[in-house]
Amino acid sequence: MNRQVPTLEDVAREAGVSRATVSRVINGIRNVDPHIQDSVRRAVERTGYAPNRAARSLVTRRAETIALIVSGAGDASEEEQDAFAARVFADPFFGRVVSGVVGFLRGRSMHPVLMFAETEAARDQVLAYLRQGSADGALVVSTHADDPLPGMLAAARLPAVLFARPAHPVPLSYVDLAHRDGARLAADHLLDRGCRRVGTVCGPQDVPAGRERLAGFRDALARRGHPHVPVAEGGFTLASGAAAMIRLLDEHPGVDGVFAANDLMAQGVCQVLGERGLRVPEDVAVVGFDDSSAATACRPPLTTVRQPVERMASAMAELLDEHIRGVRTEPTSLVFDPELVVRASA
Amino acid sequence: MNRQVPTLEDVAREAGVSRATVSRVINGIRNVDPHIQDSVRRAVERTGYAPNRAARSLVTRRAETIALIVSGAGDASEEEQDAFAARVFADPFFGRVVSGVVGFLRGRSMHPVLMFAETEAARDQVLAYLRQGSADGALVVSTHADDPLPGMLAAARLPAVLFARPAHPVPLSYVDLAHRDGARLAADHLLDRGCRRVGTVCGPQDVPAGRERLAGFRDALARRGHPHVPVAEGGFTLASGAAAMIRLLDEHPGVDGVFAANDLMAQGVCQVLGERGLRVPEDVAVVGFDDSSAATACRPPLTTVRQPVERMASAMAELLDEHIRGVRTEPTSLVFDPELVVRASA
DNA sequence: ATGAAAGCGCTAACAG
DNA sequence: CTGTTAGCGCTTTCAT
Repeated sequence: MNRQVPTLEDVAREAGVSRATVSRVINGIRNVDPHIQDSVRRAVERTGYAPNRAARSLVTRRAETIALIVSGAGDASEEEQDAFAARVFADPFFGRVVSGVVGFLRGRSMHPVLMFAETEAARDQVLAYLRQGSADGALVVSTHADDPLPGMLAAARLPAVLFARPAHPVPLSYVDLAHRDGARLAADHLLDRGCRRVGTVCGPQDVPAGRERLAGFRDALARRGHPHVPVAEGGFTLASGAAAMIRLLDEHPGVDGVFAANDLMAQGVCQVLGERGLRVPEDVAVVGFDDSSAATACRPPLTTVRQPVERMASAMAELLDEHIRGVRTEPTSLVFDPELVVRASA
Repeated sequence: MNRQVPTLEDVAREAGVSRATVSRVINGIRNVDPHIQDSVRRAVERTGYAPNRAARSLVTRRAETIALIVSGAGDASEEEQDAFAARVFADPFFGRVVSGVVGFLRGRSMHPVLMFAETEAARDQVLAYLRQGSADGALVVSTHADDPLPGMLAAARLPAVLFARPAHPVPLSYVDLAHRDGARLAADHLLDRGCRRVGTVCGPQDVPAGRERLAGFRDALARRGHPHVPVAEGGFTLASGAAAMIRLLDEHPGVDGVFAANDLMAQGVCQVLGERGLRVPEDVAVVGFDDSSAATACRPPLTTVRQPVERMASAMAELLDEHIRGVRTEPTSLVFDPELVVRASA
């Protein structure tokens, strides 16, 4: 059997024209006789031709591929890297990012290559991958404040767009959410429903999202006469949220409203409350953040601040596409608005 | 500034040898004077050379890339495709697959391209992608019984390995779990802890995993004197598990043990039980399946049948690698053993 | 052991 | 509007 894939040459012969003409038709370049276009298309059909991407890349210098990178900061061992990957994907957040990116790429004949950059070596690999043209650009989701990758990408002048503003300024485009506004939405909702002593299980304070959500929450409360806010810090995971809630409750037994900086932690908060015999929302109202799948999986379903992750990820991919095509050259930031989703928890 | 990436030519000039020699050194081919090897390596260092993957692919006919495909069966609209992607990634299961695959690929200079194949067009794209050599093979996770992709892959004689045995026989390698054994583990545990009236929220009966888990559960119970098993079918999602549990409870109010065919459904089962005022495990014991993140997120934490997804995914990648390299030619199946993980729910 | 040379399949000037 | 031609950067015989 003939595993030989047909080439341009074959199609050209079949259609009785030159390679160049076939190439023009394939790439949709005008200035080709409609008649010939037709016969070429038929020849393509007959031969089952599909352009060889490597050959095309070699001359166009485009890989039609982008790297979707989840990067950390550490220098992890093999096992830690596996654990990192596992943890990352256990968080429903990343699935939404992937989904948004794929949504944009679909039909654009661009494909995402998944990469993890948790170690020095992995970061170098990512750089090499991009520099050798295996991918045209990078979409990066950092999980740590001191992730060196964005800086490396910028220094190498490689097209890259970040999800969320980096902790340290870097001349790269990014998409982000108006975290402060989101936190304010949560604060106002808690106050409006009558909570008098509200606290928060905030996120890690070394990442902007964690900081901003806390700052926004405090601001909003201060503006409405609550200068002091009980706070316990978590790490954006369910377990850390539960642990933080235990501390919060121990120090401030009277809280009647809690804002958790993401849904996973809010779920942990609800579990702790349940174990303490406190009802949600009757005894303590809980507001989450993200509107991830954890929000609906939680009992009771979470009132939460929706972050349009899919749209943000899609916009991120679009920004990158523009940078790659060269239609956008300056670093740009796109900040999305959050939205309150009211369910049963508050 | 010089964005021009150095080529083999540059390195050769720098080292004072021919391109061929540099190529040999880079690709670790013996028969090169150790002395020259050294000077070449230094030249590579100095120039910061990284081989151009497209050029290499063009001649080796290897992309060093594999497609990681999540495929369905339908012919969905754009929005449905987005929803599909979102749903797929909301399931912690896929994250574990990705994690296992990445774990195997790491350090092997192979990279996974993420693809979704929910529509006719998407499937054709996948085929074209592989046939034009953009990827050397495919890892496919089907979500539906009548997914045509495996058959297409086999017919095109493209290297491919499946996660889970396909519903309809296809001459492709796959990795799978001994589902029946897993279900038996669950049944025995429930019986051993004293449950007398056990039922099950089973998975979709058109996919082998759903069927096998139910069959195994029934067999085990029958063998221990329980010929009749209350059953309600779910769709492997939390909501469907909850709905199934409601039906099960309505028809068989006396159940004191439930086996849910995956953790997500088990979580739904626990929620329903909680809402009915039934305690887990005191009134009704619950056993899940998978040992996914849902198992620990659940209250109480789930006793469950562990499926070593990461190891399975890693093995799947290894099988594919062997098929690609040609060291394995016959379709092969690798079946892993499940393991009972006892937590609080049963 | 090393180099010269011939492509891999495609696009993009450049002619015509 | 179409064909000819010259590479893209690399690997791989084939000589030497």
